[in-house]
Amino acid sequence: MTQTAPRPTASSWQAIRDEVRRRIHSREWAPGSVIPTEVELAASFGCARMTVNRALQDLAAAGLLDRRRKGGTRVALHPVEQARLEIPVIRAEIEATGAAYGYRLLERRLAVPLPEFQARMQVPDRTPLLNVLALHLAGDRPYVVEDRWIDPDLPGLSEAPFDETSPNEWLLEHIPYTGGEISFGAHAASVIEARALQTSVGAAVFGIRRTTRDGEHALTTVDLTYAPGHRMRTTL
Amino acid sequence: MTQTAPRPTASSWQAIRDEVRRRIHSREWAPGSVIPTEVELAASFGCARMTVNRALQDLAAAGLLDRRRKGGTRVALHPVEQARLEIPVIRAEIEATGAAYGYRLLERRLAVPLPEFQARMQVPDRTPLLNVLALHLAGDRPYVVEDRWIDPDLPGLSEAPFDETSPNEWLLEHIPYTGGEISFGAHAASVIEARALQTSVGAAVFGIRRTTRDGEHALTTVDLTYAPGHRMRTTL
DNA sequence: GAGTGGTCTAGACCACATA
DNA sequence: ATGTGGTCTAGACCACTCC
Repeated sequence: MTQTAPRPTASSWQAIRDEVRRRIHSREWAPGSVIPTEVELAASFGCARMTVNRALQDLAAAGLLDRRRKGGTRVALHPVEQARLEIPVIRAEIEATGAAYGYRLLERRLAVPLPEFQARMQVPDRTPLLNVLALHLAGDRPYVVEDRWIDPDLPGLSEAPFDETSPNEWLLEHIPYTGGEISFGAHAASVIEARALQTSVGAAVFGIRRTTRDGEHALTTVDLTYAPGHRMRTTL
Repeated sequence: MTQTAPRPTASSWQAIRDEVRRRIHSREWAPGSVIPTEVELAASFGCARMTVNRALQDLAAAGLLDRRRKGGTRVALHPVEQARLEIPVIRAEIEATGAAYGYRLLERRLAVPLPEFQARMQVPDRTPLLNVLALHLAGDRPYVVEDRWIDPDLPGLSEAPFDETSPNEWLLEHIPYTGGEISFGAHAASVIEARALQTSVGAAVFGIRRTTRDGEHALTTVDLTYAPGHRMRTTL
């Protein structure tokens, strides 16, 4: 091993990354084992160390490698599997299926949220929040119900009636945020959800629960409940 | 703008990346607009172009920027939201909750799969595959049912009785793969699932459906059905 | 203390897409 | 034709960590 110049193809950090990934997947470099140093790899690939470095950093960011100064680079023990989920704006998600996008505002009111939403929004007891209930349609079929609670002090909110544009879209376009949490699960459709989605109460439905923050401040939290049969897909 | 040396902090490509991300999130650079060129940014940050390049490539990989030669760098129109889901080995997932991991093999047989699984495994009609049905437990509570179909020709499979180690774990440890598909959804618990998970038939359950490949060849496909109430979480 | 990765640099050439 | 990003380089210094 470590000959002076096999140079598998033209060098480029991506080609090196792919070659290293191949050696990992093929078990040529076993999980947990130390792989050659950057200098050695650079010599064997016939390129500069920086080029190898770029490739290995990419794989480390992807969780395939574990790197330590002095300790060298190891193949990750549990090649942590990661799936990158893209979360599109609902309008785009529906239009991508080829169907026409439809939107219907069901309710918009200032109200005191249930304890569960209170906790998610980190507000004290009896603080009123803006609640918006809306339905997104694919063609004429219900696609997803959006049940959202919003900090009523967000700038520009009063000019957003949400009767034409969904909170989903308006918020993404107007309110900067820095992060948040998201979770996926299944639950039995409630009376409200069942009516909006034209299904039966208790039907198994897929739900996304999400809270968006700007720094520490919670901006909005939402429950998205999809019509029965919906699946969220991605590749490994 | 573009002064010669504000130098917000010490330079490092990560600091520059964070600063650029801040300007995007704060709408200082609006979605769709062109941001300064690498050369300009390098001058304004007082560093080499490569350093800026590294930062911008990172943001482009994350979907926040759209870069084109000659066209310059733009803030992505729909700052495509991405969530990175980590998909742990089931054993690790359960142990991370603090519970003891339990495993029970329910069935192991060679059989001809239903059309749905046939399609997922891309095999001709009436091809028998290895089917393994197993239950993973958290403490003494059912956690997830694994219903898996495996290419019976995989090397080493005959020495894997799956009575102590789950297919989930054995496959990850022994069979290299290059990719696959994964999807998430909700369905009503079947009779078999309900019995294994100690819940009622028709209960809303969360399911992961996954197919793993080596190149074009399908290695295995699995339905993971979680006990009611399970949620999969991540951060934005 | 020494070996490894982490990062920066200044310059260079190339590839591509736009004008 | 030209401007922009994409990449490589050779060398350098630093920072961490293992021995």
